[in-house]
Amino acid sequence: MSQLLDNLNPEQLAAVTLPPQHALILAGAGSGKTRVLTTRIAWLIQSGFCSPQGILAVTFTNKAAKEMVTRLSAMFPINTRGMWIGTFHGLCNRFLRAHHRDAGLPQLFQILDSGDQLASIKRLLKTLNVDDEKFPPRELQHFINGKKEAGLRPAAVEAWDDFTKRRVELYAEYEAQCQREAVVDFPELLLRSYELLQRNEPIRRHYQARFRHILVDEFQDTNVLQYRWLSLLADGGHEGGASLFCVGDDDQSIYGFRGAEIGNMRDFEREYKVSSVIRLEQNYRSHGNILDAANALIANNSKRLGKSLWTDRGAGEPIRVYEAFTDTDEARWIVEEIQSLVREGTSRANIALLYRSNAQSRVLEHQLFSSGVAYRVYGGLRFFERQEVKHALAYLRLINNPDDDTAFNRVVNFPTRGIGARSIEALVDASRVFNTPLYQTVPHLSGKPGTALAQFVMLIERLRKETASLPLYEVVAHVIEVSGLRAHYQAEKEGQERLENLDELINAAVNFSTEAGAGQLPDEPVVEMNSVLAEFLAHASLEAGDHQADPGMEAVQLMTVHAAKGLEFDVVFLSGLEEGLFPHENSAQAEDGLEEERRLMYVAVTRARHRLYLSFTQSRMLHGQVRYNLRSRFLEEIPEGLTKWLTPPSPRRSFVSEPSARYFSPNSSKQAMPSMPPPPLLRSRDLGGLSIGQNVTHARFGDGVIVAAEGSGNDARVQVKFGADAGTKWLMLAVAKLTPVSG
DNA sequence: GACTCACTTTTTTTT
DNA sequence: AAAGTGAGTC
Repeated sequence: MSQLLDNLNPEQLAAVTLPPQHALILAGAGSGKTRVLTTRIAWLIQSGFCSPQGILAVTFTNKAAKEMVTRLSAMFPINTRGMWIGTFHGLCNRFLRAHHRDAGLPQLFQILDSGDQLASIKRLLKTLNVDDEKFPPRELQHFINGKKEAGLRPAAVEAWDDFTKRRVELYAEYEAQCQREAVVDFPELLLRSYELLQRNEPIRRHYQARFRHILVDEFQDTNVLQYRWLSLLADGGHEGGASLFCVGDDDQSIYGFRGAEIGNMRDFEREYKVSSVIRLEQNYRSHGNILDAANALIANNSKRLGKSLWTDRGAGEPIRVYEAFTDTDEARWIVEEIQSLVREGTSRANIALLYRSNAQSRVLEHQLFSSGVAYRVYGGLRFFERQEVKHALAYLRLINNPDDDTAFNRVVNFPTRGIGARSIEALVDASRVFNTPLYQTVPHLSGKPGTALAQFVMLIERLRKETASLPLYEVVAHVIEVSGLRAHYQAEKEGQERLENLDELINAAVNFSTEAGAGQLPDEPVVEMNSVLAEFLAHASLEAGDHQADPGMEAVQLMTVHAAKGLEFDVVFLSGLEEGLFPHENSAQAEDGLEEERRLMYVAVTRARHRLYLSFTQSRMLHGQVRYNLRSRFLEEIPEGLTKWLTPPSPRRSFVSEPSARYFSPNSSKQAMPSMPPPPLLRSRDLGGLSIGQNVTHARFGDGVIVAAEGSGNDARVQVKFGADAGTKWLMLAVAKLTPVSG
């Protein structure tokens, strides 16, 4: 026991050894948050406050959950099996499987990931003949998920205008479709669990009595529904209910876009009369300069609970800043820098390359690849989201649950087997008439048994029979063969990598089989044979990417800033510090958008232990166009004394044309997200005396600035950004009369 | 019905 | 840049 608490600082010790009660721990970046959580669990059990069965620990990522289990098992010999440790979605899945009947679901219900959900919504709009221009599927998806995350079923949504009314109807139709097809989307996992707990008293009582201590990681990222779910389990803080131990950092809340509600922290404090708020402010990760930069940055946010990190490690190295001409130059410089770091003995695995959006990884990867530097990309196109893997999974899903129309549509004609749009249309019509899922509708169709559709059904039936008694990995392998997927990709020129991914899927099934069953709890129904497949499919949906994570590998780590949360590295490169990119221009529309971007920047900066590089470029290829961005305002927010410019510090160029984005600000002091005229020093094209960045005037559109050019000679076109009225236009040089203006 | 090619649209972050 | 859409051809 004493060993357990060794080396904790006074605040950590206080948090770990709080007597059973509600507590809020404000844990800054690198302050030993995970350590406090795991030690707290160990301490509770060893002190006899609670048995392992009484522990419920929730995290947001599978990575964090695994980490917690690993650390716990290392800490003491007791088995972690009895505890519920997992992500919100993972735990809700487990809960719904155990009580599927009460939840109104078949036992083998399937989980839709975001992509599946979008496909499902598109299909719904099509069958209902809804104009998808008026109701864009993505927007509808966002609407539905937003309502679910607020705990609202269609009937509970207030709709005053026709547009919203119609969207609510579509929400209801979508629900009906999901129920018909026995599928559940991400927010539905939570909402169902919540509703079941709420309306079913025996079940609620059971879990309320069971869980004595509920521990929540990254509490600042919980949404309204998750908070209410926790409240139900903890019996709302009533006498006899579980103790809620919430660990979070309001400065690291970066998931507002998916409904995270920082307000939960304040609500929790108030509703649970939390008397013990403990701040962990000592940082064990980074050197002083890095922390000072982080503190200075985040101080620009207005809505904070207040907290300031400190370290006793000394200032360390200055933060290095680099300005490049182009994104390619930036990438080249980063790779050169990495190579010299590696020569000096830094392990590649301790170097991270962070960026705001996945699209930025391409240039970096290209440069790393051609320089022969081993690297690993996290996120982006995740393994289980690759099309070949999704196809294979769709076959498996049909075996598991033929009513899954999303899966049906995905592979009914893949590989192609002569079932075209017309056949599908007829089938969809019939399915509406008979009110049956597509698969069950096939026999109803004017029935020559030899039709392609009937053959497809026979294929699935055959697969189900043949695989009924096989172990999971053989099921997967068999399906990949018999469905024709392997043959199809073998015939494809670029199919090699896809074939490897299919093999990788079989591999994943092998590993899954050996691990399966390990999480069984004594008080849960025995899992039947066929549900191993269901479990595997749920795993594929819930754990889209972690599968390929190989952190031990001696490779440079590439990932988005979001994906880097919770991780730390000796050396961090943060690239693309440009207005429009970071802060991202799309964030301007969201209320609090800029503050969330700044928190994201804060997360990025605090990932670094010893050395931090910040870089930006004058021009960048984005969405197939060269863009010229002003360097990020976040760079300006770092005090000068902490940085060292590797390129001559340049003045932050002022912008000429209209600001491209404005941030919402309650104080009406609106800030502009400007774009800048391109620097004249870039290699120029022959544009008949004009150059990128030049100010010009046009007889009709007025004054503007050339922002891009393509073609040459008679085909030469330039893109000119005019004032607010005219906007940005492509003009043929041979046609348009552009006069250079000095300025 | 399958396939190709040109055209248009999108264009953040993720369980 | 990449993905999705639509028209035209075999």
